[in-house]
Amino acid sequence: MGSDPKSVRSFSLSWTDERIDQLKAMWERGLTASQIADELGGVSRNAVIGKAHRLGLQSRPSPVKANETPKRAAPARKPAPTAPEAEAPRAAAPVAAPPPPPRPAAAAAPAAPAAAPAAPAAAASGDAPTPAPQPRIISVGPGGFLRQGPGDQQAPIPPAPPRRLVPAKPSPEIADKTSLLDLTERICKWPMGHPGEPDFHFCGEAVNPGFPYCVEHCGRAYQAQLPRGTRRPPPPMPFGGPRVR
DNA sequence: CCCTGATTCGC
DNA sequence: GCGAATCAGG
Repeated sequence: MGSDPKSVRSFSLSWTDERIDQLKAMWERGLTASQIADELGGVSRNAVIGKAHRLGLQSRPSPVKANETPKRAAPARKPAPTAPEAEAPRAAAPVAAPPPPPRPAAAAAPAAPAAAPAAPAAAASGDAPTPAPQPRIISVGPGGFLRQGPGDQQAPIPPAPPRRLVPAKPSPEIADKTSLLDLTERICKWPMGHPGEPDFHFCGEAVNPGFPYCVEHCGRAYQAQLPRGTRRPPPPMPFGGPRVR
C-alpha cells in the first residue's frame, strides 16, 4: 500500500487540526489545562492555555480574573529594551462595550439547581423521565477518552459538537479505576487494557519520580534488551520514550 | 505547597 | 503563531 508522503512526522509537535480539535473538546468540557496538556503530550499547560485563547476559547472561572481589567498592574515580564513605551492604544474600547459574555460557563454553576428533584412534567404527563446521571464516555480522538462523572458539571449544554460521541457506556468498572482524567504527572500512566475497551484504564499508582510510571511499571517499561532469539512478551510502551535528563 | 488560568513578550 | 515566563488568586 502506498505510503503516505503527507503526514510526515515532524518531530516538533504542532497544532494540527486534530490536536486543536481535542484541545477544544477538552477545554470546553471543563478539563484543566494541565490535564489537556498532559494528554496531548509534548505541550505544557501554558501552551495549551495560549493556544486555547488564540483559538478564541474563553476560559472559565479563573482564580485571577476576578478583577475586571481596571489596569494592568502586572508588569509581567521584563520591559522592552527599546523604546519609549508610549502607551499604545491597546484595545481601548471607547464607548459602550458591555459585551454580554454569552458564556454559560460550565463550572459557573456547580450547584446547578437545574437538576431539580422530581420532575413535575414527567409526573404530570408521564412522559419520558429525566436521563439518568450516568457517566458517559466521550471520545475526543484516537486514544483519548474522557470520562464524565455524574457529579461533574455541565448538564444542559451539548453544543452539538461534530465529533463522534460514543453513546454513554455504563461502565462502572472504570469508575473505580484511574481514568484519563485522573492522570497527572505524578500518576502512573501505565495503560491497562486497550483504548476502546470498556474497562480501559490506567495504573494510577504514584509514579517513580522522574518517570511516567510507578516503580513497578518502570521496571516493565525500561527493560534491558534481551538477547536475540528470546521470545519476550510485547512491551506495551504507550507513549514516547523516556526523557533523558 | 499545591493547584488554577491570564497575560505579556520574545522568539 | 507559539510558548516560556510571570503574575495572581484559591
